[in-house]
Amino acid sequence: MEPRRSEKNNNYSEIKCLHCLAKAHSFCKCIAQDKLPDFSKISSQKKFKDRSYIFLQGEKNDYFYNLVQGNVKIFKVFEDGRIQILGFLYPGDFFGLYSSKNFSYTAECIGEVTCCIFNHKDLDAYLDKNIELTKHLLHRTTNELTLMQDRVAIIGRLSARKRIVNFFLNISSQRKRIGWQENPIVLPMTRNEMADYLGLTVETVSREISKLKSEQIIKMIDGKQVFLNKPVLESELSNNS
Amino acid sequence: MEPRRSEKNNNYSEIKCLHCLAKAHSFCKCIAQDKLPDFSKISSQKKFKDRSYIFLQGEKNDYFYNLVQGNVKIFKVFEDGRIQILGFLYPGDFFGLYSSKNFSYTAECIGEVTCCIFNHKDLDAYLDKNIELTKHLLHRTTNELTLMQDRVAIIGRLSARKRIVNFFLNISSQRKRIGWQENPIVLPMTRNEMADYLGLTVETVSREISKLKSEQIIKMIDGKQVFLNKPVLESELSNNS
DNA sequence: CGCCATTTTGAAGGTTTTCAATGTCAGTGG
DNA sequence: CCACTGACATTGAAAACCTTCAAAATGGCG
Repeated sequence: MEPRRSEKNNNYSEIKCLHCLAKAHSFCKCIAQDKLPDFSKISSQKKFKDRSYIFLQGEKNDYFYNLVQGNVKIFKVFEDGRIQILGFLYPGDFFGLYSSKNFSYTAECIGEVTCCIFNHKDLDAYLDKNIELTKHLLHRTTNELTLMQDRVAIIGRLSARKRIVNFFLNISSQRKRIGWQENPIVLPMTRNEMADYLGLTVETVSREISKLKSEQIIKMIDGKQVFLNKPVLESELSNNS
Repeated sequence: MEPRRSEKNNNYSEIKCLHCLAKAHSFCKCIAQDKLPDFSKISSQKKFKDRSYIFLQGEKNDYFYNLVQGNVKIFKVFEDGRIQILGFLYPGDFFGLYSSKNFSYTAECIGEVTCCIFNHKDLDAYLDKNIELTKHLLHRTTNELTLMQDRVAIIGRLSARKRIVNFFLNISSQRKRIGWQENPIVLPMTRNEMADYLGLTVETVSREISKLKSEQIIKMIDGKQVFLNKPVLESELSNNS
């Protein structure tokens, strides 16, 4: 059967998933090639500028997002202006959550960003037709939950030094997983963002990094590139001081 | 069609879901009455004694659990013995996670406990046949994720006093949700467990509670029952001191 | 009553934050 | 080219908060 053109959507809408750059890492990777044009129709792509907000904490949630290109940070803001960053997202990560409540966090672009946007009802209807996709989404969400539990434990129980060491090691293994070199690592975020991610202040982050440098456990080039002495860093995490 | 007795399982296995006490709050609540005998066959029920471990952090995960009766706490243990409690579970809560990795936390019984135990493969096969159930599990997991994100923000950015105030208010609304009186609340856990849940020490928890008492913001009977001055507690959370 | 676990309180100490100042670096315009 | 600017990072000193160690109080239970 030849794909019929929708009155509402242009042709691009039907084929965009066929050559999606992020498909290999996205929740939709389990969709068969021949079903892609159909799936393609329920979402639209949108570009966002650097530092623009994709949505704000508290807004009504009607959409589910899949990051195609660029980076996004999601964070909560408190009444007094304090910030807690929940995550730095990469292509293939989804956010906005599959539920019909209000957004519990703000999503902001780091650099230029492209997202796939799904209306809840359309996605919901599609999930009814594709159990494989639903199960995959469940697996990914479960995985996110496990990671967030790790972070509760890290922020709740580790010293500033250990949080930073753990952060560096995490970035390293994350890079390894997606095929980048695991050492040195590059810190794409500012010290302030690191602090807001780890539940610390900039000053503490800066001081602890300085200590690690002076102890030769890490080496830095221009503050962004970090060479890790991994064995020492790993022993740092398990020692009881 | 009359339900046929399985050779392997006893008759109880097929009917236990029909009069399950926790069904109304469980992930399986969306299963139609006539499908229950079939669903019933893929799980077995098990009882656990007070303070026994259902599984340990690091063990291989082959099972998915649904709490039927009693309370369970799930927590992470660090090398130095520090503990971070991730949650206090109530009937209808599931745990053990739907994935085939190792357990990332320990599950321990608080009092006598009854659980439904699902083998991953069996549950997985059943999910293939019931998209409604899969979607429901996805919604519940998404909800858990949102709650865990809240906790990252609370532990990362709130003072001891605010964490405790927030904790009390959460218990209150949780009680309201399941139809119990929302004020006074009852604290089913020890001060130590509260501390391990909030990323604090017992002493800090005790001191902050004492302060709240002396300021008349809460009143206590025998250290377990707490009368909350809710308006004041809520303003506590939003003030900037 | 006496025991034991839990909770509370006290005092000292340590870690992290706060406030303030300085340093670094890339981009801009004289 | 170099000084100026503004954002980001580092460092210092003092203060605040939370923890640690220690002791006393409370409360349930044999």
